[in-house]
Amino acid sequence: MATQDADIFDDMRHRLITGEFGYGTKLRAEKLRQDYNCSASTVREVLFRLSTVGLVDFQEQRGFKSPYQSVERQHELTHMRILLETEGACLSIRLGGVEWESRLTAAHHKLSHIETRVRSSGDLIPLLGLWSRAEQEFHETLIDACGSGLLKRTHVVIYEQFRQQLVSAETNYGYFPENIREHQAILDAALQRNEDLMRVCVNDHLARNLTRPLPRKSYPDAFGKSSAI
Amino acid sequence: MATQDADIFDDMRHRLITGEFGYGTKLRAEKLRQDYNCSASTVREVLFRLSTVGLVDFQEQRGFKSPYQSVERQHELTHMRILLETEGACLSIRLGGVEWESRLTAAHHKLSHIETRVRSSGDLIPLLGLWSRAEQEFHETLIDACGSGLLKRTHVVIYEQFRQQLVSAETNYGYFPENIREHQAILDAALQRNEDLMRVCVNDHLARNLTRPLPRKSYPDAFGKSSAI
DNA sequence: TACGCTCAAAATTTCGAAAATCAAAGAAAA
DNA sequence: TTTTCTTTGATTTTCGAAATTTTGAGCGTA
Repeated sequence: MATQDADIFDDMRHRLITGEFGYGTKLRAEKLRQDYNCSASTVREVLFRLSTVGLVDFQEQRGFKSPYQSVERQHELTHMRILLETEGACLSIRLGGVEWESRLTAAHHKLSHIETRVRSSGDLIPLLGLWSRAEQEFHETLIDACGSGLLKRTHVVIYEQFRQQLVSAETNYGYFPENIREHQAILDAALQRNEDLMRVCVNDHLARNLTRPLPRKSYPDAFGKSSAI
Repeated sequence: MATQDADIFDDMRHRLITGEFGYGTKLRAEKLRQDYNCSASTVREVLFRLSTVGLVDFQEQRGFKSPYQSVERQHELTHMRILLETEGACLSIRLGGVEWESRLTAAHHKLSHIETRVRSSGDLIPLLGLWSRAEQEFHETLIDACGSGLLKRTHVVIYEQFRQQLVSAETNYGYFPENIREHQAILDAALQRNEDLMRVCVNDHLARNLTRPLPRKSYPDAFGKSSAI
């Protein structure tokens, strides 16, 4: 049986990612202790762990908070996702076999099905949970054959913070109608094993979350080719 | 005054990075409790935190270990460093001003001084502590003007695990005579603000730690230009 | 010898409270 | 009125021990 610690950790992570606590809300140890009917140290332990994966802010002698939402933060997380996912996807193209293609196709099919339902109903909310899981699954499968467990673990950490930053109505939960076309384009690039195209597709897909463009090269490339970022 | 927790965390991190515990050694809570004359929970808290930054391995109901050394792990860490440092250095070139150039030059000067002493004496060991700090300082300054706190924090986490993997005589502590020339080349690329050259220099410098090459593109680039990785 | 079982020792997880620290409200001084 | 100091209440940090789980040695059986 799993340890209590681990259960509380998972549950708290889920609550944080789905935005149950508002941005910048203080996480009172006493309140959580009651929620889970456990001791103070257990709560503290869990909150510490969550703080090192960026889902909780910790300040010495001042306790724990759910992180603030900020354009700055969204920008940095998006940038990092682009960096990790383009790299991971391109490596998967180089290293992954037909088995990887197959899993990616399956993940895309599931996601595509949900996004089509969202489009026809025009309302994301009732499908938000399903969609979130499918979206994460698709993006994780995309980089799954990259050959680096470290890259994949790092990506999960960044992805979850990214999701946490976007779980409010104002930011549209990170959902856009263009997703359908863009996810399809990413799948196509994977099946064509075209790395340059993949970089462009992933970049376009994620850059939608930016309010200002990423910095471009400070001088023109000798070949006029756009850089990866 | 800093909290006891934080002090122990910093000290343990230092001990782990400098390889005081052997690879794969069990970290006994009771032993550490005595070392620091504190309670078991405090030790546990610290070890949990260290485990989420990869300096300690944690297994449910089985406690904490110093991580194993493996070629696989070194490979993945090197790969990740290349990814983060090329990106960070190129962004610094785009965004950093003369103030950044100046700090990088200063960091290089300090590092260069130490590496010259190592070369003439032929013995790294007495200067290992100094060199390590200077090396880290140089590489962190390199990406310091990248504009993303997230990228910098992620890099520190990766860098420290990388260092931890190399702190034994067999791996030469990650030191090579070629360092002098390579660090100089990186500085030059920065001052020339040449991003393509920077990618090549950083790549060459770090790839030295690899026992097998990184996967190349699966088909020739249209322009015959080598990719970032 | 090999395999499985039981039981005790060792280690980990969880607890609840004491000690230390911070924050807010109110009193005193400028 | 504004500023500084003090007290009190709330929160965080640290502790040491109880409860739980794993480890491994010893024993019996195929």
